Amino acid sequence: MKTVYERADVVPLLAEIFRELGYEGATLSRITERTGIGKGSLYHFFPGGKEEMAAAVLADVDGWFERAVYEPLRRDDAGAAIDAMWANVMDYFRSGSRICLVGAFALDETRQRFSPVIRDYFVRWIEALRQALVRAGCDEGAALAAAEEAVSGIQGALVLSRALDDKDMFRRTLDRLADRLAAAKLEG
Amino acid sequence: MKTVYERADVVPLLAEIFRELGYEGATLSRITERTGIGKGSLYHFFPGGKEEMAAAVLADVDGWFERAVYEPLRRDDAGAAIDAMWANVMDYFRSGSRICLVGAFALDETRQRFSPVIRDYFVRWIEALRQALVRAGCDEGAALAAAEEAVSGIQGALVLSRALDDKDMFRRTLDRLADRLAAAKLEG
DNA sequence: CGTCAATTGTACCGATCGGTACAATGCAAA
DNA sequence: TTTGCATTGTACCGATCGGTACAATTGACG
Repeated sequence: MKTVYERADVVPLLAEIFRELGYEGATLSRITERTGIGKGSLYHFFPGGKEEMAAAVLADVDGWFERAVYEPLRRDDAGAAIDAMWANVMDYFRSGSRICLVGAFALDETRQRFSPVIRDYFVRWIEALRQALVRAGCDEGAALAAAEEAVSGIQGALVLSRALDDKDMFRRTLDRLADRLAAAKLEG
Repeated sequence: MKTVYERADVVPLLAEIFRELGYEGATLSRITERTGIGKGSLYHFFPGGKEEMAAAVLADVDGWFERAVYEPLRRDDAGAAIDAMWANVMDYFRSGSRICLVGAFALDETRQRFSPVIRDYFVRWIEALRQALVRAGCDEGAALAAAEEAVSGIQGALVLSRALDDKDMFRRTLDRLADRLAAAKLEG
């Protein structure tokens, strides 16, 4: 028996491992152990080793948010795109039981390896949300502050709901953040 | 030349290293390298090895917050204690350039080693802040929500300001959180 | 069927991991 | 000054680290 993968199949598996163990904690042996994928395959798909694996995972995550969240925020009806963002975020992070890999990498020295990608992920998120708010009639200055508050709030909810092991607090916090954003949209 | 330490001198040095490198990233060799403290001393003070070092650091952090933040929130004038909390948080986290070790440990599998301590740190923070808000005349239900929002917001600000490498965004976010808390105190 | 590149399992590498053993050194009290 | 214990530096341990080499196997295509 010999399962045959391609690179695109491997990336989501790696993502889950990096999420749970962090960059340093995700050792090659734990990766092969949890995925059943041998070193031969891994280094075939990612000749750059662990660093390339993590980079591929980050690019995959970034691409998903770009397609599912940022683009709609920039392009579609502002109200609908913002509603979709909250729904997508709730699903993607599995009500707080799944963490944000980009946020996690930002906290320790791993940041130094990937700082441009990490920064860009958040800059584009905030900017796309800000644009949507402005399109919805929000004041320019208030829009930036509200966008920062929402994105920052999501990261905080992830940390706290995980620390408390409380999915419901994640849902509550996201609901509150959504209300705040809706209020900012109107006041502006 | 042979510098002589005692356990209490070592803990803050370890704290900074765990903060920067995370639990897995903080290897014994990097610890000795950055602190200049040899393995002999480390295992003399912490016979339980790396895990005991991290536990000691967590206990130290927890103790600091208990004394400087939680107790005043429970005991002193509510308004003054809340003001002091924001000032202390801003200082302690060095305007966002220093992360919250407890929050960082909550994100990856390190959480499993220390989950009671991690949970307790946040539970007590939220509860102490909630009590202060209630004493300030805030409605019971609104007080819990406002306390959660503040503590969660701080964690988010740490993640985001570090990802963006932007101290000023940390200050801005904390100012906004403080305003929100002041508003909640009045409305109730 | 045979061909051939893509994929995979296995054995192996030097370096580093967390941890231990113990002798040498420092400091305080007698 | 001598004793005694806390503290420290060094050498060492087996296990695991990330990474490499390469032969065996696979599936797609002629």
